[in-house]
Amino acid sequence: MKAMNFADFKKRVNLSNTDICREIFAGHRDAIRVKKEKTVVRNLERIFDATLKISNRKGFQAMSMRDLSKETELSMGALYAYFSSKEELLEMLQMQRRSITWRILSEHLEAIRLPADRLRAAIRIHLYLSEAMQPWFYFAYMETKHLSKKDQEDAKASELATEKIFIDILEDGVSQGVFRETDTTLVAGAIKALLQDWYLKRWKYSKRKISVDSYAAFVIDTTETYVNAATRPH
Amino acid sequence: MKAMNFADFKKRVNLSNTDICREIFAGHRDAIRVKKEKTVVRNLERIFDATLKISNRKGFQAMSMRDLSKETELSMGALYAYFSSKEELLEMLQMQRRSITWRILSEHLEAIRLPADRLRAAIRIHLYLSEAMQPWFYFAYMETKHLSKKDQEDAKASELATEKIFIDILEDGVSQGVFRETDTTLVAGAIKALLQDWYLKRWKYSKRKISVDSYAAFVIDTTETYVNAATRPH
DNA sequence: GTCTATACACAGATAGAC
DNA sequence: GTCTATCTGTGTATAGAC
Repeated sequence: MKAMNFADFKKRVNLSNTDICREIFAGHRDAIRVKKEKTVVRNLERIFDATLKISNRKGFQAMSMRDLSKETELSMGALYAYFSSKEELLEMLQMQRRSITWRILSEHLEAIRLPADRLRAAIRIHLYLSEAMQPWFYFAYMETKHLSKKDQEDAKASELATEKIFIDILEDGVSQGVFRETDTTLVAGAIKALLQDWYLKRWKYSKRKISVDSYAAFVIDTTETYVNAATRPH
Repeated sequence: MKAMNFADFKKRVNLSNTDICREIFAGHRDAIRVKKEKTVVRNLERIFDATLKISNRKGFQAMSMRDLSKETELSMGALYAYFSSKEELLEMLQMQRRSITWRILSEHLEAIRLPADRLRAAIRIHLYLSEAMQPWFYFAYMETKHLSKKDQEDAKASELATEKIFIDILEDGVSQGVFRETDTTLVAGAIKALLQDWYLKRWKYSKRKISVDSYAAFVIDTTETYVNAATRPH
């Protein structure tokens, strides 16, 4: 089976901002004062684009509602028809990113059985998704501390849940004898760290002209080298 | 040679907050209005401790000068005797962390010649330093975007400079034939990502009761496994 | 050196016209 | 649905007493 690349991924997955906003509208129908879907989707798209753009430059806390109003070309009054407070806007963005991530990962991994295949697929999908939604992932990572205490706990739980996917794959592989015995928790954490580096240090990787496909190949290569290595004698 | 552990590192390096503050005083004698060293050092210590504590919980931008005044038990007026603006306080913290990092890394690597030894030492020192100054490292990472544009460039340059240390070690190793040929830039980036994960996700590693020494061993192990692996046939 | 009191800009949020 | 105008709290920073 030829490995999926980023172009394939984008074709397979619907991740236009319009689709995302339609999904958010469905989930927040009662919280949003405006009722006409077409209007809501158009404006939510502006609002999220602008929020991500401004926040990823100078921070969500430092972005004022007046900044957001100017960038979206909507008045302050209009903005508050879509969320009841700045904090709620933050939660909408965080929540949406989390639920999309979970859905896409589950969908794509469901059909894959062999641990070696699952490991490669999980790395690729996570990486490609974070590439397709880079501003969302960067934002979610950097703005966790501005969430309420409860939502911070949710964010950590979600982080551990995606890490658990990798742990489970690794453990399956070990128990089936296709991977050698390693500290699967540490290995899973290391994979996550490498995946996160891609969207946190985008500036570095673009400057070096490293494509997401070649980075995927690198992460897979390092991981496989480690879990397949012959145990060395002391 | 027995490998240095974290306890050894702490013994070898003077990194009490008092020492750090004395160093800052030396570098900012003219910017600080108060002149008695003992007073300055005592208060700077409070100020930095409090800033790191509050900012690492809710963000530097979200920390008000009134918060800082309460936590340090210094009045607003007194605080402004030590820096001329909130932004300057941020720069002092960033700058200090950078210069300490650079100094410690250089000092400790100077005497080590063999690439394999240098690689292990660079990983250990970086990791141990970030452990000894965890709040500083976390702060520096998370608050880069609140710096002025120029200082943001400096921060990126410094990030690339420490990465260059690893690149150079790896290249030396390759040209001396002790490491196999790899993409040294990617490998160096991966090492950095793993090192950063340690201070960015401290909550995770403490929950799992992973010590800094065992994490050091893990990072060294994965790296060496990769750079020593026999090239696989296609 | 440190304090209290205060200046004044700007934040988030809403009321009510259209 | 969207706007303008405005309320009220809080932000950074400083002046001047002690």
